[in-house]
Amino acid sequence: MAFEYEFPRAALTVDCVVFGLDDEDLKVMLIQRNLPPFKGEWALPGGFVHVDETIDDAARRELEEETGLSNVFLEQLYTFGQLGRDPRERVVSVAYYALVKLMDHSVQAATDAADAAWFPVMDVPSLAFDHHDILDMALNRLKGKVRYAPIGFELLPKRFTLSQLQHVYEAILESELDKRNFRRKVLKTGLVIETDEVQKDVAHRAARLYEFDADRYKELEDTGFNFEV
Amino acid sequence: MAFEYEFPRAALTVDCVVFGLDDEDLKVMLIQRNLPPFKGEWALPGGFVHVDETIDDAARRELEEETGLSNVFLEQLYTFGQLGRDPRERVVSVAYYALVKLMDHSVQAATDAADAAWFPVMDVPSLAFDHHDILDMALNRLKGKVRYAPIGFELLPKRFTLSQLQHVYEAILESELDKRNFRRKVLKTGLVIETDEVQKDVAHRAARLYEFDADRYKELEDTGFNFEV
DNA sequence: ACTGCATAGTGTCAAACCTACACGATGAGG
DNA sequence: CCTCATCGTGTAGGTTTGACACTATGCAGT
Repeated sequence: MAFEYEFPRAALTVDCVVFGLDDEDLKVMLIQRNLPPFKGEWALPGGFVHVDETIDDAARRELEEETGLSNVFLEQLYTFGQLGRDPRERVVSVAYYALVKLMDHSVQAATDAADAAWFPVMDVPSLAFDHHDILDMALNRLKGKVRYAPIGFELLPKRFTLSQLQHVYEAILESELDKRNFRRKVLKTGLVIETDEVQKDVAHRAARLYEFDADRYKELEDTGFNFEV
Repeated sequence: MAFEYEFPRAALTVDCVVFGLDDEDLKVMLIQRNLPPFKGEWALPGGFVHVDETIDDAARRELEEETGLSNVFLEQLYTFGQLGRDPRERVVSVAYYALVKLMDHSVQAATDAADAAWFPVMDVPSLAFDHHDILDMALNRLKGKVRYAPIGFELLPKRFTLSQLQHVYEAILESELDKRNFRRKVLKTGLVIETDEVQKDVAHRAARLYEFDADRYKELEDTGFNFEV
């Protein structure tokens, strides 16, 4: 008997929780399904994993196909394998979460989605499948991870002000932070570089722009260093 | 066309990284495969996910079948989907890690394993498939998680001495901790309860036994509390 | 009974860190 | 030149950390 007939098999999908930040609100991107099941309902972008691609590749491909986003921070979240989570048959889904930079990508709906749009994470519509569970888990992961890994930067453009960075943390952690204490801690990490540029086109005193020092972080990472804020 | 023929499918397995603590050393349980591929080599316990069970159930079932362990702490780790990780065909594996209490389970090899044994994590033999990657990831997860979640207790019997607990942390973190500082921090969490019992059958002054207060931890957990050591 | 041995159990000090808190500086726009 | 919005800065008190060494207990062996 050939190997390929011995194994039980399952349909495998990927789903992506895509976070973005828009006027101080944390948003998540959803697509409106235009195929059954759950036709017309909102859902996380995602789809089936092809047999000749890794699951990471599948997540990137689906994200690009369904929303036009590419080159984003993307990390595996958790694998959801409850029975009955898809009404058609047994489907196991590997969930990912993505962070995209401040609305410099406008989104576009694609083939199997009728529409794609950003929703405030605190006010999402009811979702298809078990996508609410996935979203909850992604939010928790994000809250946890932002405290010890420098991923807040992924939601901002390359150059940003310290106030913008603070708003990222406040949006994710859902709490207000003290400006002076926040700046002190961030600067003490030594991982943000002051540039000689300032904000433009603001109707008040312009803030200095900073950059995240990704190279330096990579060096420190292996030495057990933790980025804590 | 019936639904079940529309989906691409993948063989799905689970693999478990089982940690235990034995005379101050962190150990991992491995089984010796008695079927190809990698027949005769050491591997993580695991196997195929049935179509009518959740992946969590599959992990528990495989663990019990291959090693006789049940009722252990078990948590999903990561899903490995590289192409070619199984020489036979495309197989995606959902990895779990487990923590078992101080050798109160002796292990037994079962049907599709020739043997099961504990190895010091710092000195494992070469492993089948990509199991070395999985083990590395499990170790990193364990190191990270032990610092903010009370999982060290899962490696100890219900009642334990503070020195034993300290050895757990030292084994996982691979570093020595100061006795007085460690005790101060652990007791300050308020999550270990002093019992009126002491060690028995030791050839020196007997240490007081403590218990982890799981109920109290569950209460605090939702309030954003963190167990830090 | 006494001694040796192994481990248990305990306190202090200095340095670092955290939190709370308020105001002058800047620059655009009218 | 005034107003407005936001930028950027320091301090003091309380808390936490990390480094550090000795006495207490109880079994085992003589």
